Amino acid sequence: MSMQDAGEKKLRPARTNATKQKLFDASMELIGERGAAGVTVDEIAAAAGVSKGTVYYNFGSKSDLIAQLLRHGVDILHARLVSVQDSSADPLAAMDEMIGQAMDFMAEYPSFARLWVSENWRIPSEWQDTFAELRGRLLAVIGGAIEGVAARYPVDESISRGSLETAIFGACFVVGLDRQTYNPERTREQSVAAIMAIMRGYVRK
Amino acid sequence: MSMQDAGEKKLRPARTNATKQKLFDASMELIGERGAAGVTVDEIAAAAGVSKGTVYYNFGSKSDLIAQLLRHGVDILHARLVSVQDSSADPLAAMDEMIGQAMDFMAEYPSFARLWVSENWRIPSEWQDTFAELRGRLLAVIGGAIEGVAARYPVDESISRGSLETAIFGACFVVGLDRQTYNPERTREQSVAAIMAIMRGYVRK
DNA sequence: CTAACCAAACTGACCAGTCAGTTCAAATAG
DNA sequence: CTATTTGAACTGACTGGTCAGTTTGGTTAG
Repeated sequence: MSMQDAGEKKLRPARTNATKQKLFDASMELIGERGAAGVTVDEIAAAAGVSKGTVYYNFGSKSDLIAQLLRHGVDILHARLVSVQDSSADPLAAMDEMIGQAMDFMAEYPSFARLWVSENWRIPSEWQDTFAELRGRLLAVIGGAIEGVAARYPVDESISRGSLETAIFGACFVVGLDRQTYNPERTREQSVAAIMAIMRGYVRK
Repeated sequence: MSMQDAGEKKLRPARTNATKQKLFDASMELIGERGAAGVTVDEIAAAAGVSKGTVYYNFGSKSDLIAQLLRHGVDILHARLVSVQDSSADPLAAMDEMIGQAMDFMAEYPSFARLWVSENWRIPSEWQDTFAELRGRLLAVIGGAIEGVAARYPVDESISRGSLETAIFGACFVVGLDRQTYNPERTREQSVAAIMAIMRGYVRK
């Protein structure tokens, strides 16, 4: 459940980075379970084994902590998705692999997935801009994979690329979360196969 | 944005029913936008043009109000979904129509959809049992539609029925919400077509 | 030596839930 | 037809508690 580092920042703050990491882990867990508004800064500090003041020393505010949390999680997911992009010859197999990576991510960081779906579609969210940007980054990768399929296979052009991206992207989160929450007996492969049905329906028969 | 009545109760409480309706409408709107924890009972009362005490007269608690809100919304969606079930001869067309109904619902009650995805996968939620029950009711309808397709067409049996239900169900919410929030230019048909790709991928080529 | 951290007290705002009192429409009495 | 009663529906001030964020004075690790 711990989020590894995704990019060192400075030379000096070795201590700070460790503290930030502990705070990321703790708040991801708590916020994923009870929602951003349902968790107090005191709880987060306690769970991270750190004092409340330290939270405000490392992050300007609760809101800022959450924004950085979102960035951090997306960095990890994004890195995993782009890692497949060119590793496979067959674009359909690449898509399969990519969805598999997404499922693994949801299994490893279910709390992040919960946080994402909980806050993503709120209308005047404090993190609206953050979401828009991060969402775009992720959708671009999926879009690239779809592009790859469309370049090598005959596809149903009547289906809008954007809606397709959204459907796959959303299905990954929902299927992954559902597996975690309601159907732990479902395998990774079953889940990937169900989502891949979208792609097979996109490719012309 | 108003949720119509779903069943009269008594003769006398004509006033109460109207009040409940106003409270449903107001809280759906507010909670959908800012989340269950982010909205105060005072705000809900004010938005409904009613005093705070009235909220507690009609509902036992904030939590109870939200539980009833969830039931109310699902009743409406469920009614729309079952209405298609037998209206069409071709099960694939029925599926198409059903997804269309879901998209219409998401467009009419985006706040309900937001509330649903915000709270659905929380781990120890106060509404866990409510969610489990309501989720089951909706999935059963979708499962029936898939059943219908599987009965008339050759399908890919390697895809688990449960995962497929989840993928379609989830895609409806996510695609519907995304259209509302980020891509209002997308048409109902585009959205339905993208989700229907799942079914076309399920049917054997 | 200094950036990072701790512990704990404090502020000011906010909020769920309560309750004593008010309104009013319909039922009943005169 | 008018007067009175009844009680469901509603009101809003109030209470006890919570929480984000601040401050301060001291501690520790690199």
